[in-house]
Amino acid sequence: MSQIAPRPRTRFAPSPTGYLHIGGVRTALFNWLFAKGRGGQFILRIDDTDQQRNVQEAYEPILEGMRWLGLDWDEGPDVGGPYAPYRQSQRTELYQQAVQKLLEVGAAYWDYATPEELAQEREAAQREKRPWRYSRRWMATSEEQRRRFQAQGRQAVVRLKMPEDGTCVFEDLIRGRVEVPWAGEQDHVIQRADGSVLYHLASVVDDYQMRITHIIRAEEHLSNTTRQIFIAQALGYPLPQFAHLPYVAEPGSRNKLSKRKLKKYLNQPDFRKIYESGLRIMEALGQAVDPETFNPVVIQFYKDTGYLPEALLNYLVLLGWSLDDRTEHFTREEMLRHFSLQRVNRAPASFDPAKLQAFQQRWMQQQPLERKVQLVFPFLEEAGWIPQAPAPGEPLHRRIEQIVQYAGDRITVAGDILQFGYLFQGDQEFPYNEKDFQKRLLKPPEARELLAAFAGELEQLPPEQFHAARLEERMKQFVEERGIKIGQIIHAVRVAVTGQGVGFGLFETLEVLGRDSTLARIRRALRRVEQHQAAS
RNA sequence: GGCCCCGUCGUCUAGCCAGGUCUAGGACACCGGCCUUUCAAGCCGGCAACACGGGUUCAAAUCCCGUCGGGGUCACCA
Repeated sequence: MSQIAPRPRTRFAPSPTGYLHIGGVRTALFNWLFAKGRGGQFILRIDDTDQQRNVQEAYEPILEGMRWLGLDWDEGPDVGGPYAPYRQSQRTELYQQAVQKLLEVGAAYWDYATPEELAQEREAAQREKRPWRYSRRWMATSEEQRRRFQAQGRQAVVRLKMPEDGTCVFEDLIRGRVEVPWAGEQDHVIQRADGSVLYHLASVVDDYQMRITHIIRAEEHLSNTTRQIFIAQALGYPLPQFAHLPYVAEPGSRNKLSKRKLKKYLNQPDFRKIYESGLRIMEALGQAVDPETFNPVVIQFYKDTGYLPEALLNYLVLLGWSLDDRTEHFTREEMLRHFSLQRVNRAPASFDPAKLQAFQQRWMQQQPLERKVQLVFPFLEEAGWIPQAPAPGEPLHRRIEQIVQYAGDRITVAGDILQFGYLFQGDQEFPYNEKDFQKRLLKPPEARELLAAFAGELEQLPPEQFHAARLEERMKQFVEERGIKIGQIIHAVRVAVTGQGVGFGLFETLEVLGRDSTLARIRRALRRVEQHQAAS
């Protein structure tokens, strides 16, 4: 306790083989929280040692996603830093030196086995039901032997020469003491035949050279730790602290969440729900969905449909961590203040789309009106319903503010603004939902006449009195005079002016539309009713 | 299959290390009711868990042993 803890340096090291997914973000978040909450540094590194699998298009979206979430990094490929470069593909020389050293100290060896020979060994072991470990049959023990193998046309990889007995013991900050027998470890390849280096080697070298103090990563790396410790020790590096997070599981199961199982997850009702509401937003935007990114497992889905990064982070921080038995709401600052590795769970946590949705809803409710308005603008622009984001004070700004206010909780994600398209489309253009039209305007025999009569009342109302309170008063009066139920007229008016049966308060809707639009729309609806009646 | 990890309501979790205050708390979801011009929201109420077995102890969700179950990982991927 009296010892001053050094400021931690953590890293998030995605490989650009695909887009950022929920589990990856949770790992990034925990790394960020741990470092930044303790006055340390958070480093972004791109682990792109496998040229074959890298997807060039994935690199920029990863950075974008991190920025959107506000997980800012102190050092990284774009901003540089004292240990640059921060892309493994640009650090090969460093790795080659390390490989050389490992060969020199006898911790690694040149291996000339062909893939076929390896496969044979493996199959033989499997047939005899014994655990397989490479026989080192094509291990070169001298320069002379190397030349001989090369003369046979063989190509060499570099393998780790793992210990054959003893136990690797390390202290995991989350799991406690972990013990793994060395004999169970393979002689992993650290350098390919083409001279490029593999993840384990690169990762250990970089973590050391970048002075990473804490390696916080998902549990699937737990079994990688032993071989990485072996490499680090052979290279004479001090060991960092390890913390292995439980992985994020599928909704309603214990399997690891995977972005490739979208189709399967769509069978899960809550998952399907958020997917489909996202789909409606994309439809309204007239955008084709890219199956690579339009996936609730992938972070971009949330960015594209208008979630709040705060909500996502709040949900994610509780996936495997908790402060106590009741605190659920965390701002960025609160997370930073309270996060600790000691309170990270050991068991995997299932991704629950319904709970994410609940956090989003609560966060959205708390946003000041102006923030919501700002969030909604890009969607309206994208849909082509407004030319550009209006400045405060402009009539259009005022109008959208009004809509957002009246829509209230119906806007859970910013993209939900698009359900109110009828408020932005022309009086003669907005579409009618045929089912609602049928139910509210064609079927009730009195509907046409009542609607026409109410339109007459509205015409009497001077434009400056066309506000919700006054409109409601007028309708109440109208209903009373005629001895009808309010439901007989209100639904008819709603469908007439919006084209659909659902929406926010009717009087507020009329107010937003204004007198001229309201009347024009009612007239259009009346004509439509007459056409239908004439036809039948 | 080998090695490793994990096991509290459907889900996220509190409680476990330092056994009694736990007839196991909170949240989401679900169900019911209220409110209501639609859809939401809101309010009130309800259902629901210590994987199993044995041991230690006056006392076990908590400690020990075993069983079962689930998962991760076993690449010239990261």
